[in-house]
Amino acid sequence: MMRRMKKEIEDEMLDDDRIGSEFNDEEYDRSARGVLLKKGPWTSAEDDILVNYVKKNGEGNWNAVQKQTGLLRCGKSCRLRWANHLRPNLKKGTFTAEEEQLICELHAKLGNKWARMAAHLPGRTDNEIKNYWNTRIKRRHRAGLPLYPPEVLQQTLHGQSTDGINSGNKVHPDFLQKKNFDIHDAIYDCMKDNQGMLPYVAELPDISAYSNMLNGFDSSQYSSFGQSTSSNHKHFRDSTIPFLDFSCIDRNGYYPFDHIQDDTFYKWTQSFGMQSPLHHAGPSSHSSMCYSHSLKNGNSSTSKPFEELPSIQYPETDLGSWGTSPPPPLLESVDDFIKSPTPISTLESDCSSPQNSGLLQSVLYPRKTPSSSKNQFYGKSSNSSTATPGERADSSALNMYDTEWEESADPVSPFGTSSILNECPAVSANRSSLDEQPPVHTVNGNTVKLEYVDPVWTPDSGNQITSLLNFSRPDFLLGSDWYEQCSGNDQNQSIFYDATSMFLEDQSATDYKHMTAGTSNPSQVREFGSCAWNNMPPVCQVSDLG
DNA sequence: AAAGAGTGCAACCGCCTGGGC
DNA sequence: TGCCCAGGCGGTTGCACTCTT
Repeated sequence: MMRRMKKEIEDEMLDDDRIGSEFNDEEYDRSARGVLLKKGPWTSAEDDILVNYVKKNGEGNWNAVQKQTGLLRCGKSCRLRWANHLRPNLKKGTFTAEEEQLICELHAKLGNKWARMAAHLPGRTDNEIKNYWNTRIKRRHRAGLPLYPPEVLQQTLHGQSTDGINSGNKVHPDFLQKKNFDIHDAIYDCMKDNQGMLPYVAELPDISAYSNMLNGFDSSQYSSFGQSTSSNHKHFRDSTIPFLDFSCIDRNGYYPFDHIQDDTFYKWTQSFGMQSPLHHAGPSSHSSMCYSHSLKNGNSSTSKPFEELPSIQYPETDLGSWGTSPPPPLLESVDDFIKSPTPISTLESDCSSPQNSGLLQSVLYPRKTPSSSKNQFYGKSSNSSTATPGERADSSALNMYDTEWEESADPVSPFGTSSILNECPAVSANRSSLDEQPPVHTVNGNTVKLEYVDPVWTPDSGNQITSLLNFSRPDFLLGSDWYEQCSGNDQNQSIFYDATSMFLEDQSATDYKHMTAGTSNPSQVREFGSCAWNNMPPVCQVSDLG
């Protein structure tokens, strides 16, 4: 390549006068032993030194390279250079169609396990695959295409593979773009951890629900979550995730977002560089959102009480204080999720993918909203629990999002039109998406309530384990008491799946039917839901069922 | 032709793990 | 048991190159 040619020419020029010349501080680092080590691009002379060393001594003991050859490179750098560029049998050039297909499959199964993927691609390095994948993400995103081709989806979800790679019919959450929503990582890790203990976990089928939820929501680099480095990856895991109090949803499925309280959501959004619009509400806009998730029977005893912070605590002037964070598409999408109380029957999805994403899809994918909704928030307030179908009054707080985010749609706003997700076609193909429908309606006279639970979880809280569910899981209901109650008869089961399908798309619900088909014992399913997933900090809780 | 944006890739960085002591 | 070190891995960055306006 031209760049390489140019580089090599420069290398030769540099090599001659490098030794003995002054060390540029920017190009050299002093090692722990006080040795100056070079950084930056490798020269051909350095390559030669390294190749000769490996020929003579074999791979490994990379730190010895510097000692034995005088090569001013750290061991890590040597290993990387060798592995990625110098070792024999390296295949260079663009990936073939077969390789691309294989990478898709591997990624669907393994996630961002580049080294493991590279093991299946002779001559390719993990770095190469990683770069390819990131590039692919960009391209697919730009093109508005789903990250995974349909055939890969099919193959992966059904445990098929063109290369014989079969991960036991399991799909790594990375398949669901885990880095975009790191909780899946924790979920999967949790499940993995429990596979030995819980035989039915080992039989866990495809997490297609997740895939459907997140399909098309790609690139860690192009979402607010995805911006996360490994550090904020952890941060997310450690974060308390506020969820919506669906007990506030009326029987028509409308969410009165006039119940927002405490600063949890604020903090949460802040943790992603977001500005919680909830705290921009003026004094008149009572907010008392419950970050809880429970099946409510009128007794929300398990709900953690919140202290409402004065709205003035987060003045509207903060609206512009997005800092330097990139646009937070999630929140933007949450906006759509939240602000869309329109009855689903009236909505036509503008999503094109056959893989509807359900809850998270709707959360993660924004849907264009008429600007007419602007400023609705300040004109509307609470008491939306009495909202009737067709009303948007129940979206008072939602419209607050609407308003503020639309107001933010200026060049400096993270929610401006430059948001990359604005360009991304939503992928919801059916109407179960939560941006079109509040996620829970009443079931057996109960409504589902998201309930905040203390993120500090200890084994001592075992009594609560069975009620601790991760709402982010599409199948969280399986772990609830409610499932046990619902599973008693076909009608209840149907209701159960109906409710579940509100969080999932149809296929996902079907998957979960299949999953639970072999686990007919409600207590087992319940245990599955409650134990296998609760090694992670609980995010929500399901309270008693009426 | 020039400037800015976009793209792709090599290399670096930080974290984790396992082995040796 | 704890510390140190080497190696491995995944995420991120920097920069040369290409494309677009």
